[in-house]
Amino acid sequence: MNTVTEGRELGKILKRQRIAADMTLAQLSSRAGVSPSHLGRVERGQRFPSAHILHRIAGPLGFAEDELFALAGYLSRRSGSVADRDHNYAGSRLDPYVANVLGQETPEVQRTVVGVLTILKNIARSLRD
Amino acid sequence: MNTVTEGRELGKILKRQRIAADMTLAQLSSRAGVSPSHLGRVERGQRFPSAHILHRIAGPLGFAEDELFALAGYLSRRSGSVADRDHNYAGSRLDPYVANVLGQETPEVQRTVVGVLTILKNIARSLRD
DNA sequence: TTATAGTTTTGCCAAATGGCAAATGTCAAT
DNA sequence: ATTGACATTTGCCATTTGGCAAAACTATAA
Repeated sequence: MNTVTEGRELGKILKRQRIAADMTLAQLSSRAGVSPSHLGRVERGQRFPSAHILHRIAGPLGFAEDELFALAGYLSRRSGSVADRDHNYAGSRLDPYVANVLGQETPEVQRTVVGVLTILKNIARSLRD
Repeated sequence: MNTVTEGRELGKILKRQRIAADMTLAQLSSRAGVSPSHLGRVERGQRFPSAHILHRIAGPLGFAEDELFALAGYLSRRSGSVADRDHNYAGSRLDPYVANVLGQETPEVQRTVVGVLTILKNIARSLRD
C-alpha cells in the first residue's frame, strides 16, 4: 500500500500549488466542485483523494490531466508523455520488424497469433506452479 | 457523472478483456491482488473500482497503464486503446489489440511469435500442394 | 444419478471517503 | 479590546469501497 508519507507529500504539493495560484480553499472548492473541508483534510494528509477528486482539482490547480495520478502513485511518471505519442502504438514497445510482418496478415490471423501466444503462456504458467 | 463510460460499460469492457485473456476471476485476483468477489461485482457494475483497483488490474488485463483511467472517465481518451479496437483501426494495418498484447512481451518473445507464424504458414502452404 | 472440483455470486462487515454545519483561527479596522 | 469578515479545521454521519467466508451455480467424472 501507499505509505502515509506519500499521502502527506501529495497534500503538501497540492497546498503549495494552491498557494502559488493564490487561491483559498473556498475558491478552489467552488472551482473544482469539492467541499473545502475535504480539500483541507487532503492537503494535510488526513484523507487520501479519490481519482474523482484528483480529476476535479487538476485543472483549477494548473496540473496536467494525468500529473496528479502520477503523483498519487496510480500512474508511473513516464506514461502519457508526448514523446512516445508519435509512435503509433503508445503504451507498448512493439518491435518494428514484428509490427511490419504481422501488419501484413489479416486481422483474423493477427488475433489467432495472439491466441496462440496466450495458450503458450498459460501452459508455461501451469508448469511453473 | 460521466457520460463517456459509466459504471456498467466499464465492467463489461473489463469482463470482455478478462475472458479474451482466458482468465478466471480467481486468476486475475491473484495476479492483481484484488479479491475475486470484488472483481466480480465490478464487472457486473455493482461496484465502481477505485483508482487503486484500476491500477492493479490494468497490467494483468493487458491495458496500458492509463487506459483504464480514461475509460473510467478520469482521463481524456487516447488513440489506439484496446477498448476501441473494434471501431478504430481505419488507417493502420496492425490491430491495436494485437499491438498492445504483443508490445508487452520482450522483443525476443515477439520475434519468436513471428517465427511460429512463419512455420505455420509454411505448413499450410505445403498442405495445399 | 451422485460426488467432486472449480467458478461465480451473495451476506455481512470494517475501513475509508467526502459533504454539511458548527467551531476555531486569523487579522484588519474601529 | 471588540467587532466583523474570511479562512481553516473539526465533529458527525451517509455512502461507498473492498475483503472474507459461505452459498449457489456449473460442469465433469464416477
